Amino acid sequence: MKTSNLLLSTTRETPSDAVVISHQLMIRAGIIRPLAGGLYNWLPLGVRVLRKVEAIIRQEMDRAGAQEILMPVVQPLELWDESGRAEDYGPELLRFKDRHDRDFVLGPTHEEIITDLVRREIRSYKQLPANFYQIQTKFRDEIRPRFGVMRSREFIMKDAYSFHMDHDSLQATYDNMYDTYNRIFSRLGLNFRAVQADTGSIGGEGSHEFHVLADSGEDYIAFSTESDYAANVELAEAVAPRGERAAPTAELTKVATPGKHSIEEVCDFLQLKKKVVAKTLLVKGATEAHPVVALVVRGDHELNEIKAQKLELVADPLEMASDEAILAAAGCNAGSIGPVGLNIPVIVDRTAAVMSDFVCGANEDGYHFTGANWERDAQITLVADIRNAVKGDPSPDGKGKLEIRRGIEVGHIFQLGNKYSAALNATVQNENSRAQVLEMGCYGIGVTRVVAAAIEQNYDDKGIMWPESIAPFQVCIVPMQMHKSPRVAEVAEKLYAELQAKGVDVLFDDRAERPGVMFSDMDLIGIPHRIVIGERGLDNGMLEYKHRRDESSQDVAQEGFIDFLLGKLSQ
RNA sequence: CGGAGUGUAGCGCAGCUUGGUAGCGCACCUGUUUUGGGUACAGGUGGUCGGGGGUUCGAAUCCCUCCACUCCGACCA
Repeated sequence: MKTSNLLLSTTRETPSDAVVISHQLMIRAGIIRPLAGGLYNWLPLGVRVLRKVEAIIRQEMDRAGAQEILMPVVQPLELWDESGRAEDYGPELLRFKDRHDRDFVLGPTHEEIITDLVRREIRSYKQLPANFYQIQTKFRDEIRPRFGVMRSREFIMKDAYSFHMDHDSLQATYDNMYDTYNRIFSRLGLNFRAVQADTGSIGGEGSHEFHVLADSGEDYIAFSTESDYAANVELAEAVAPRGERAAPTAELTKVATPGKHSIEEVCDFLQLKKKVVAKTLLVKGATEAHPVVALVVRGDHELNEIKAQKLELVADPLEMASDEAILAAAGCNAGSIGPVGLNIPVIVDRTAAVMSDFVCGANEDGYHFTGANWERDAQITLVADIRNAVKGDPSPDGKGKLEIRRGIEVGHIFQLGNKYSAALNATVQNENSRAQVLEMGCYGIGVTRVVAAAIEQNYDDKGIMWPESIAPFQVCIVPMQMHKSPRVAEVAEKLYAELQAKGVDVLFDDRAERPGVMFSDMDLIGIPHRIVIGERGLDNGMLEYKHRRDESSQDVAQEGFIDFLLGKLSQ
């Protein structure tokens, strides 16, 4: 490709509304252009990257024995009614009617469609197991699209669905996909981790997320410093502290804390550390008998909503109690609540349960207690793991401590079980000629998100530094003053033709631009290997080579240059 | 959905307080210049000032209303 034939729409200025680096660089490098909220045009350079990502995914999925199919973006609402998800999915599911007034949706995912297809096509257990995948556009009407293509409304996803007669077969395919995903993300050149994940509303037994590690990630991941343990913080167990609770040494004392509500304010006011305070939150209960439930965590910890809403007494989804309900249950406003004398169930985090002589709200506006102690002053209904794991917690597998880092979720594999197959009655005949509901797994990769994630991990102040495997071009040729030097032009054209003949993906910058403009553009769009051709070098029979990540360039003899470059490419 | 903010040339912005012929930088076009890291000079193209309504002799500017977008939060996979 020659730049004269490429829509190379680079800009010097950063768009003001792009807050993450990948979004900024994708706009500046001419990879994407915004169309409307959460919708983007992909320019030629961007499509080249997308196609490379897709090619790697296809190769590995095919190698793993999956079969590629293609399902429609537009789906009949009927199937979503049948699975029950039309209601569950809510406004994120974009609905519309066709000219015959029939209801349709834009597919945010394809479980219903594939299950419908399989129930029609697959009759016998002999046809199983089977794993079908597609690389396709999805639409989710996100409340708040942001970060460019990292959280857009329309995006490209590789989604795969497997079907099985029993759980062992599902487990085998799941394990196969786990390995396949590791291969895919390794080949994409990403620094990633597979982590145990919550199965969310889809349910099912096993689930792993694949996260690209980046500070701009929206998820928090807990790792063991000494083992392979890794889990989404949503899921990571905060293990019970060792040792018994210390015996009380202080008297329960009421102190005035006028106008101090947050843990921070109270601690500043009383000159305390947050870890000696018990934080009490009132949430809606799951039962009529207990419409409000108290949750207690240590002052320096955060409530984990996912863990809390799994408890029997707690409403799912978790919802904070209203101001009126708080006043009725505790006799004060939020900010002065504490477990002492509370007449509702009190669920205490494992760590908070071993506190002694702690500080808490006095259930009276403007007052707190010091020297509070469990059992003596406040009763515990249940001790449970209801907080987020934090840095330094012991790893749940008993090896090492937890480290917390941020990640971008680029892949997710699930064991779905029979949730969809049962709802849609997807059955086949088993060996006993009986209809049997299928076991399912599903496996997703956010293709467009991978592109953004790759940039989040690979950039410098000049622009993108693509991993070799997904760069829009492997090599760029930058001739100096080609339009005035027939010699430079001739060498450049010849090299271009030779590299193309060797199957190298090469971009030839044949614009009549100043060298500085060319260098800046090539750095910005992140081509890994750069060849500069100029009179100066040719006088000595030299070409100039530089890798995007190299500090400086090196002169390489024209003689044998192609072999030198091919050697670099195969590294 | 709650809070905040912004809509003026393709992009980034000024002008609005105090109403009086639409501006700057980048980009783009022409010419000259320069030629190994976004060169310089000169000239030029391009705008329903988000839409509608109102006040006024006169509205980008003041008022009303609608729309769109962005940021923070909540919500949600």
